[in-house]
Amino acid sequence: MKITPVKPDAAESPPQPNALPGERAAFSVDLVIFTIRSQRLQVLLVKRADPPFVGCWALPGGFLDVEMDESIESCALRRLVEKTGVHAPYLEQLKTYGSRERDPRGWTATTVYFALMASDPAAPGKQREAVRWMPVQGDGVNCELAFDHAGILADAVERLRSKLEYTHIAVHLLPEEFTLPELQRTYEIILQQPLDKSSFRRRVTQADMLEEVAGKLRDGCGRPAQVYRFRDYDRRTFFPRSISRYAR
Amino acid sequence: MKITPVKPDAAESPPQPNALPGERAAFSVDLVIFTIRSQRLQVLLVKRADPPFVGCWALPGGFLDVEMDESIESCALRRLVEKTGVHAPYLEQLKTYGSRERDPRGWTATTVYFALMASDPAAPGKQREAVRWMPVQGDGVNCELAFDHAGILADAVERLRSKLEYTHIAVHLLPEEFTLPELQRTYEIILQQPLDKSSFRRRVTQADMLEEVAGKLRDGCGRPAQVYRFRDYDRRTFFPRSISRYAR
DNA sequence: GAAATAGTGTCTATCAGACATTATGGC
DNA sequence: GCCATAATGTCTGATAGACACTATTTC
Repeated sequence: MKITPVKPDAAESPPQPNALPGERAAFSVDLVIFTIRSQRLQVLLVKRADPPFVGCWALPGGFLDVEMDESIESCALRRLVEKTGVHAPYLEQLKTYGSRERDPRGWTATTVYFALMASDPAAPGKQREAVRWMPVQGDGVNCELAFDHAGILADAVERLRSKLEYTHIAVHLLPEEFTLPELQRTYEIILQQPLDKSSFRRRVTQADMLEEVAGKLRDGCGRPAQVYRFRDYDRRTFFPRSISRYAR
Repeated sequence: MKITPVKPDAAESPPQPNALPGERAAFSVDLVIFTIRSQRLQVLLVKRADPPFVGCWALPGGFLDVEMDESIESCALRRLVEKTGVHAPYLEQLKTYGSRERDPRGWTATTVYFALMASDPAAPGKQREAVRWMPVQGDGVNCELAFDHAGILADAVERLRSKLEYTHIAVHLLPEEFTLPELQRTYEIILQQPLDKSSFRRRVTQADMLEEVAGKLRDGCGRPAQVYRFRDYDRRTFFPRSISRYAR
């Protein structure tokens, strides 16, 4: 590890009020990638191969490449594909964390995105890096995380839970086709709480975001369930009447 | 304006996978500061004195100073005090915008915070800079803004409106003591929609976040209104039952 | 038919919106 | 008394939660 303080040529840049600043923080993008595997909410982690925090698990991510990356979001997308090989159906900016202390090498800032994807049996990456899915317990994982990643993960879990209550994002944790009981189980796993079947179905169908698929899917036993597909995979939709302005 | 590409000593830093990156984006913090003035939602803008966008109005902010600023948030607080002289009661990170195109000088990223404050009759700043409150119309202002600030402002207005529906943040737009009709008018101004008095009061009082102040405040005419104070100015509180998990 | 799961019907307490009514000040 | 505004009371339609019931499959 080497600290490379980056300074402009001091002689050529006297304090100009609106010039780009000389000494700059290092800027990275990290990802919190969620999926449902084995009836658990899991998050993708990478084992660090270099200092600092060698051998420690961390959120996948990396420094912005000003040559390659057009924008923060495209950097996040690039990293996502690098790690998972998947264009995850849902990617949302979570928050930016930056301070002098969070990385021993110096001032860094990281913009964190969180992504949702269906569990891919093809496991994460065939890469040189050690990558694994780690089950989420409470609001974190059962191992030490590098940097401030434990806090970041906790924020992401909280955001995921709270967004479940007023959006449809959970569908992005399932394959394109799924049944209502599967969707309900997804909610229950994340919220860690059983839900009433009738209320859940009413809520989902009233939102009018799913469309039936002709075929049926059979589970282990019992009556087969209707298969659904998310109507508009891109549109950001909200449950009705979760908040209603009380108009006059 | 001068472009100062910042590169590490190429001879000394061969591609190290986890070293801090050489060429870095410039990183800044911008603020969307809201208040209510003259029965309007207004936002604080600064007239740019230097290129790019000389003479154009822009959101206040500036580059991170890695010497001075401990963290992004402390940088935001510093800038806020610089511009307003006020420790605004509410400061929240909005989003981070970064791309190669948003600033003609090169790759920049900016983390934007939005702040709420009571209208201060002492006007904004006695500074050399031209600073003014600009009324918000729809989701923007009636003038050109520098960089991508118009889009940022629109995002901030949207966030403010949507947060009104399930939090109490509007109280931070009023002085410490206020009446319920004043609070309701604040909501109506921001949501651009009349609200029912009875429903509004029920909502506010049920949330149990206000406490009465002994005295009364008289308005222009009519019956004087009870004065209230926000119970816990720091606690982040939510309206009850705006979303209820349907527990079993 | 029994077991298991999917899916529907119905009842009820609660609540948001609507609106009427009362209260309290200035003039 | 009249006006203006604050504050409260009441009614009603809608709905979330609860739970009973029906439907459809495997064994």
